[in-house]
Amino acid sequence: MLPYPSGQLHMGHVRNYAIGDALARYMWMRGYDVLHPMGWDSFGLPAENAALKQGRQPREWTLGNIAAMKRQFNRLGFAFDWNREVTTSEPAYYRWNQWFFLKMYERGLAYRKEALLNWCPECATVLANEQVVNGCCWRHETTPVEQRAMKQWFLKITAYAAELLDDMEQLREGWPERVLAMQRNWIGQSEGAEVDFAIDGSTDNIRVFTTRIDTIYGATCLIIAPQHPSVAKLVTDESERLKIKEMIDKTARQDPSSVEKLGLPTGQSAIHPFTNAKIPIWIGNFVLMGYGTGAIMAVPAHDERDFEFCKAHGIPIRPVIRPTDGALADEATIEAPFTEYGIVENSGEWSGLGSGEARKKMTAFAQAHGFGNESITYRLKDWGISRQRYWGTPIPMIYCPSCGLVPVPETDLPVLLPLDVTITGVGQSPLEAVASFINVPCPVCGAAARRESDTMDTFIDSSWYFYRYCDPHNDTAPFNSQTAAQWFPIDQYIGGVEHAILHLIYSRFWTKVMRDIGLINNPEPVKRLFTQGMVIKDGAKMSKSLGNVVSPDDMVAQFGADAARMYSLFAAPPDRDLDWQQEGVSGINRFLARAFRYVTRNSSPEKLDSSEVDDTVRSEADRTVLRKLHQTVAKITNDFDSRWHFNTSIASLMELLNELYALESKVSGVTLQIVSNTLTRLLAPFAPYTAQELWETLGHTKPVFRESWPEFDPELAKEDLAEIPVQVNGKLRGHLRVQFGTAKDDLQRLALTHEKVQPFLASKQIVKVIVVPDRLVNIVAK
RNA sequence: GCCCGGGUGGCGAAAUCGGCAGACGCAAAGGACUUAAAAUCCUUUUUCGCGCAAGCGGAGUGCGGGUUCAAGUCCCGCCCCGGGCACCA
Repeated sequence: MLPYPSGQLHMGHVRNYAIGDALARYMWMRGYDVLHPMGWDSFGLPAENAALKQGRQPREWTLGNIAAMKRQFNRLGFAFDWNREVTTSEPAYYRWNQWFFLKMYERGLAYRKEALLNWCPECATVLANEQVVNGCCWRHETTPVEQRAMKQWFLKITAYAAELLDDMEQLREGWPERVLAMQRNWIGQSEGAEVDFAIDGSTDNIRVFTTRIDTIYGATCLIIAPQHPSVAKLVTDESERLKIKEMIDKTARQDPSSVEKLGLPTGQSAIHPFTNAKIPIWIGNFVLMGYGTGAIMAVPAHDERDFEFCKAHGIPIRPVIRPTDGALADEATIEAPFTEYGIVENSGEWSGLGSGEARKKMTAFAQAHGFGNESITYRLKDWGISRQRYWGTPIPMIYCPSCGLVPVPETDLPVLLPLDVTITGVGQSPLEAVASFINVPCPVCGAAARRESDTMDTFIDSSWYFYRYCDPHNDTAPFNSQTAAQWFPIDQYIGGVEHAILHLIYSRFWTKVMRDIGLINNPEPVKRLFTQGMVIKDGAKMSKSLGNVVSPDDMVAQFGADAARMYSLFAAPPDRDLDWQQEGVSGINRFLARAFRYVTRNSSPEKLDSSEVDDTVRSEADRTVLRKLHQTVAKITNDFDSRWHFNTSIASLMELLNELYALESKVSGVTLQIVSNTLTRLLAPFAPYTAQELWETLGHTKPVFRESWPEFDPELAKEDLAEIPVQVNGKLRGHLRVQFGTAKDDLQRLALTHEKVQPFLASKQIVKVIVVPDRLVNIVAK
């Protein structure tokens, strides 16, 4: 299960776990061995500072919070195994997080560098790219992130970019297309070439990345990002440098969705590698240092942004691609760039080639002459995992003045958080101030050294908790490989779509790293993924600021856990957003009460023992009730096995109960007993408390979810007669009630003579009669 | 701009493979029980026209076309809503 209860449990969690719990209980009743973990995070990062400000010790607070969460989940009746459940704040979990970190450090997958990072002033910590939503922190949706240059620890997720992309092929069957699309988008592979442009009068090059090397003869200038390392050499004048700094500041201050295109000429030129022509080098704020090489060749005739930039700065426009069925644009009159593939023109020996072929040949040419090569660029960036906060796994590194960066020896793990912190409330990790934590001897030379004070992003905890769940008490390894091999990959994962490019990409990465370390064999963690819709109220996502939050505790107090969770399954199919309607819950509540009364009043010994009726000779009412019962079993079993539309499963239970009420007085004791037993078991995945109580009322002692799921009998479920609609020209005119399997000819004859059909056939010519046995008759008449 | 979803009664929704549109629930109205209310039980409820009535007929799944005996469902072209990405070279 995906979402991480962070401090407060909300209806989204209830819905998520209601789906998973129904499924787990169903699978148990079908006799499967099911591990049913709940995803734990680190309990309330947003509330952490608040708790500390109240003077509570963080660990004490966290343990209290965990206990409170467990009570909430127990009240809701989710069948989690608390014995196995992994708490990511346990020393053992810290230890293995740190162990993984050191393994990655050994392999060069963990490294430290200075970079411009996203800083959330509210959290007082940096964020990974994935954790920035619309320019704001993912936890504080209205707090814009700031940019800060800091030295940070990164995990080299980009080393797995190609594999993360390619292996999505294996997930096509089991994962929702939109999640795959989002990941594909996020990884952002683009295939092209890198090409060197020599700086005129220098031995240095500027390397550009392009996906359209076929347009290179149309390159009329080079544009580099204001942060590009060559800027220092190209621009020496102080006042010009100041302008560039201004440009960076101005760009950073603007709304990222509509940044004004700014440009500055460097006064220097580059040599076009294909034509040897001199083209000017510009600095442009729309060129991103973080993507490709941070420099581009501008081809205004064939790129929107280049066109806009060159028009604004009076740079020539040189068309070199014409549409396959059209003419080359004219330099003087061109009004818009032609950005599609076409035929290459005005490009020396490559003129006349198609774009695709030109790309291949020109790349090969560049490679052969040593000024370029094929290149694949990704949008995905390395995962910045340093956090300047108390809560989280300490990064196990030590800074020694003489030895430099020294990993904490494995035998010294885990590095635990100190308990005696004071909260500064300002932008530095609270751990910085704890001398007993920070000051350590160097493990190599013994000199006085400093411990890293950053802690790990808590998404690390969630990247592998499900593996630990298989073997939670292992103290020699993160988990036993054989045990994990029995359970992995996960058959079914359930969670919110909001984790599509966060948790779900991190845990795929982590799995691949663990495979390379030799812990596991599976390249992917999850075979099938189900993303449930959001819980919405009054047309908006539930949130405190809108005041439209429904508290699960209030729901439990008012209607009980069963009604609350069952409503979250009934109001909409689980993959769609759910519009929470408070009055709707009372409908479920009524249903549960009706079911409860029906079973209890019919479970008295006298009722159940009055079974003089022979099981084989049943009344009409008995047969009707049993038919509905078996149809319901078939329906719900099918919903569980194929599509999880629990809203229709629950609707069919309601239909069944309506029928039972209608025929209650006419049904024999034996049938009542069968019906009560079956109904109670059908209820068990959705309403476990009610079902358990009824199950005991019916005289059973085993927990109901350890009983077997009811079998359905197709013979009993079958209707006696088929009701076949008769249409004339596609319009419904009447029904036939006939035996199943009635022959086509007979159906046609009956339909044509049907009294309600006749009037519509009078004075008409019968053209054709469509007969689908057991389904429908359609008479075509003119 | 690109990529995913979605659009069906007063509301949440159902129709699983092209075959009776609106199951189930909410809300509403009426009735039974009750001194009364709540709770419970029963009935009605897509819409328009005709009818005292049982009923009869027409229209109807965002819009416009198309395929088909038959379209909420398939195809083509649009509109609207939600989500994701977005100077990504």
